[in-house]
Amino acid sequence: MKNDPHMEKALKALANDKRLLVLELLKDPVGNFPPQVDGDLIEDGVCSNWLTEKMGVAQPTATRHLKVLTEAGLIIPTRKKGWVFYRRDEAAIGALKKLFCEEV
Amino acid sequence: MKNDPHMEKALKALANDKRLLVLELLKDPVGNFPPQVDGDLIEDGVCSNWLTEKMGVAQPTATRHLKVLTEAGLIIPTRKKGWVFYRRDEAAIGALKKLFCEEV
DNA sequence: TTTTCATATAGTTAAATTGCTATATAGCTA
DNA sequence: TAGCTATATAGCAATTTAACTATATGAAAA
Repeated sequence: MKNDPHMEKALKALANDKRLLVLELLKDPVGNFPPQVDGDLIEDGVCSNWLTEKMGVAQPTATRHLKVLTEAGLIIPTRKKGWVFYRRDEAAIGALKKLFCEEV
Repeated sequence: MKNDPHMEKALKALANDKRLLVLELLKDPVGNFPPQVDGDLIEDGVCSNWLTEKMGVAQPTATRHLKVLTEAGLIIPTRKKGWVFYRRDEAAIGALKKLFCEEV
C-alpha cells in the first residue's frame, strides 16, 4: 500500500482552494444553491454554472477544475438536457479519508 | 472553519510523492534506517542525508522538500553536532487527519 | 584558528498549474 | 432542419514547482 498513486492524485486535486470550495459547497446543495428545474439538487447534483459563479473564475477555468475533481474520482457528473450537474462521490471520499488516515 | 488556509497548506505539502515517501519512512525510523551515532532515531529523528538518499534527489532539492514539510508543520527538525534530524509531528498529523475528515 | 563537512541559499531551466479569450462541439428546442 | 446555448477545447501568458549545479554559511574537529 506504499506510495499509493491514487491517493497522490486525490491530494493534488484537493490542494487548491477553488476545488476545496466546490467540495464544501456540494456538501449542502439545497442550502447553498437555489432550486433547479432540469436536475434534482440531491440526485443529480449542482449545475456547473452555479459552481462556476461561486468559484469566481471564467467558465473554461471552472470546467477544468471540475474535470480535475472528476478524474480524481471525488465528484460525479450527470448530463441532462444540455446541462452538467455535479455531486460528491461520498463513497470515494470516504474511502480516501480512510486511506489518508492509514497512510499519512 | 470554511476554507481553512492551514489545511490547504498541509495538502499542498502532501501532494507530492517524494514528500509522502518521507512521511512514510519516518513512521518507522528503526526499521527503515541504520543506527545513528549523533542523534537518536526515535527521539531526534532521521538524518537528512539518509532521507535525501531515499528520495533519490540532489541535496538542495531534498532540503527544500524537508523545508516544505517543516513549514506545513508535519515534521520537526532537530539540530545536533552539525546534522539535522527529522521526525514526524504526530500531534500535528493527527490534528490534520481530524480536520481532513471533518472538512473534506 | 583553520579546515572540513553538513546544510542552506542563489541562480537557472523545464514542466506543471492556473488563469484568460476565442472558438468549437453537441444537443435541446423551436 | 436551424438556431441557441451550455460545455469543452485550443491556445496563450503568468506563476509555481521541482530539479539541477555552484557556492555560501556555520558549526564541529583538528
